[in-house]
Amino acid sequence: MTEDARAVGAPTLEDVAKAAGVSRATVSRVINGVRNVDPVIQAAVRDAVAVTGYTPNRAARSLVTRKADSIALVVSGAGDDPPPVAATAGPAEATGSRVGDGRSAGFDGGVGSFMTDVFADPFFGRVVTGVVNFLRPQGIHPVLMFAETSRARDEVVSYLRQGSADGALVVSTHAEDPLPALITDAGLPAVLYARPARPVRISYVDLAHQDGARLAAEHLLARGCRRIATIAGPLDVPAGQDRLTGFRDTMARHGHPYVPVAGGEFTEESGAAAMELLLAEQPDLDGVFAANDLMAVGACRVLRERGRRVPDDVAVIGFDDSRAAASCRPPLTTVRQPVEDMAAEMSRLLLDRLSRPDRPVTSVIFEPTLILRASA
Amino acid sequence: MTEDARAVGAPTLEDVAKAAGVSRATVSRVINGVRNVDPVIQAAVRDAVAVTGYTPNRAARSLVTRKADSIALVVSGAGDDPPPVAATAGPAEATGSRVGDGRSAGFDGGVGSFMTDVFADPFFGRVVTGVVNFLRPQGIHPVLMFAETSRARDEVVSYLRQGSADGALVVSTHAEDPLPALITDAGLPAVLYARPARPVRISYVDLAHQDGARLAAEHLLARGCRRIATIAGPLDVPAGQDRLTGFRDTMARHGHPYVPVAGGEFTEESGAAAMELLLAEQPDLDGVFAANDLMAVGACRVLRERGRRVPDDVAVIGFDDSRAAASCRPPLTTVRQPVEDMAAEMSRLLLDRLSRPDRPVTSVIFEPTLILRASA
DNA sequence: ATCCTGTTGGAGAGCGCTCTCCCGTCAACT
DNA sequence: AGTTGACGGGAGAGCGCTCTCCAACAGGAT
Repeated sequence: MTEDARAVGAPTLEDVAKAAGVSRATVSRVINGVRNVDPVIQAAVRDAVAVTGYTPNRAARSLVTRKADSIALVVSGAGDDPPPVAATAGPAEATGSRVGDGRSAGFDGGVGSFMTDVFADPFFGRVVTGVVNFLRPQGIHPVLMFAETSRARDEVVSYLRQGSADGALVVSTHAEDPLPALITDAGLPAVLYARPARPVRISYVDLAHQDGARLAAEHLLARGCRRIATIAGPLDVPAGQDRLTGFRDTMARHGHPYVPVAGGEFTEESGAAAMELLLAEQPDLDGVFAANDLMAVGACRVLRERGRRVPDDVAVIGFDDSRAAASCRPPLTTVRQPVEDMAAEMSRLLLDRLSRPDRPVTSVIFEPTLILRASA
Repeated sequence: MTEDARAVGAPTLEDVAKAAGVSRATVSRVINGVRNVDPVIQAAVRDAVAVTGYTPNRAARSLVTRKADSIALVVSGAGDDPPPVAATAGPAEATGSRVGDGRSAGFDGGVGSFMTDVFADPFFGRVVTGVVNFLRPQGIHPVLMFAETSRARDEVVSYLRQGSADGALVVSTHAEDPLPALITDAGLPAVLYARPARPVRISYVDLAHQDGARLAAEHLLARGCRRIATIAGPLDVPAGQDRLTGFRDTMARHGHPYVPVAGGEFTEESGAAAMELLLAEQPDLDGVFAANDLMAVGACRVLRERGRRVPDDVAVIGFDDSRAAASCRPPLTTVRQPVEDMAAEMSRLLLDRLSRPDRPVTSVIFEPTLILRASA
């Protein structure tokens, strides 16, 4: 009776060992493919595994291997939340009194506009695709976390410190994101998408944004455009800054020291608004470089509404080569950012780091390419 | 030396106990808030925790509590992959010989078009938002999984069986998805978004799609539209079917036994194509109900291109109240599906089920509401 | 024959935690 | 005073796994 009661649960290594007539250690060896095991015994073990329907228990394995075989995919924002209640907390308080499993009640979570915004940008889906495609073959599935408030950031750190995940892939939506520093300060492994605004000793993957902008400028010039403007992204994020700088520099080098600029926020709406501004300033412009595809789409819409044909009257180049670029009309000529590849590389860097923690921190910069479609 | 070597790792309960001068059990009690503990000792323990920087080890806790404190968020597709090598495998083979941790090499993962498609639909981001907003306050973070091939489905089941997650939230993109049945067959807890095409004993949340369609029909009729057509979604998924049925029934009840129908695939492109078809069949139509917002947006575009004003010449109603509905021009009148709330409810159902597995399987049906904007 | 070396299986000690016992203490009853 | 029970703390037994030892035994070289 007592025996049977225990047998109710999932089969364990012990059960398999008994069924196969070998020791627990041997079964473990067969399953993990470590050391030589007699082929006959190996077959017996595999049979026993099949018969019992055994599945290794992840928690038990993690406990001894000290790895979770899991990584966190963190979408991080700047986060401006109310200051802590006790502004002048003592050192004991600051040392890290957050304990338990984070099941504390009363965490509201907000209206979720941060998450909604994140998913509205096609960029994030590409990152997930790249990460999952790389990680899945290794049997690893990302844990999705959002870190838009300081509380949420603490939870991310806490989650990693508990060993719930072995490391983090961090995608920041804002510059000045404090999360990367928090993570490295805690000595936890992580890789970022995009170079942090403030230098941190941490791996990242990034794109040579300036080169991409150069490609765009050269193409517009080669096409014969002479009255060229640009719609910039937010300048507090390196990508936005670099794309503008790269574009301006190239234009200057080709004898166009002045380029009209309107600022956008990487959204279609802001791109449309920026286009209106540019048209007002220079009604006869014949070329536009938008710092991302969404803004380019907005720009195209406004151009069409104002009676300009794209590309006949105005050539438009976007950036990213997102899905929108291919599906909008006319299809967008754009600078390709291989997000999926970059996300996969980010995962690779993290896994590398996990298997050899002594290795130096390395980053990888990808080169953009120009994708020619109809808009320019 | 040996002592120091052990002390290198993260502090354990034992360390905290030593620092506080109590037993391991007492520290555990304080941390988990179980049973009464003398306030003085409690304070001592909390101090010790702060001093040592203790964080509970998740794996160790999971091992004994037998729960992972984690749930899987699975995006599942129909999945048509090559049949298994041995079509007539023996029973031993079928019993479940998949073992190990899934780290088997050679899993290609495909081009990831499935994932790309998933994220292209704004629906998924809303689900994630709802799930995360509900789960995060409980200290739970979803593990993101895709199950578009039979191999991936096996991995999901295997993942749950290993105890890596306590249950699954399943969002199917196709009807006839075999995953729900696989999960329930394995006796694993799960909750679906949307009623499965084939009945399965499993909880789900869903929308009263027919009621939503009725709302749309009644509004178009009340508005004075008399030549009304509809763009249906895929009819193999219940949502698509129900929206069409509900619309037709209501129209019939109001004296419109025939309603022109064009089929779409819930994408903007397919909505546009369907609109072309409808215009060809009935050039003077004055009202259109599209089974989702994306198709409505495509329809609006075509109508505009064909010289019809929305809503003056043709009233258009969408479905879902996705972000696109509010941001397109004109803003779309639409039937709201409270995806975030539904996703949160789905999470609640799962957590309920986990805490009381004996409870009967329950589902929740949400009522849609009509959101009035400019398009109808 | 003896020794060495290489190979393969088993025994058993944990990993860090929870939780059931059990025991000592003290207040409130007979 | 004796008994009862509630309460709060400690001891220790695992949870299911990995991995280090160690033992057993094979096959050569001496």
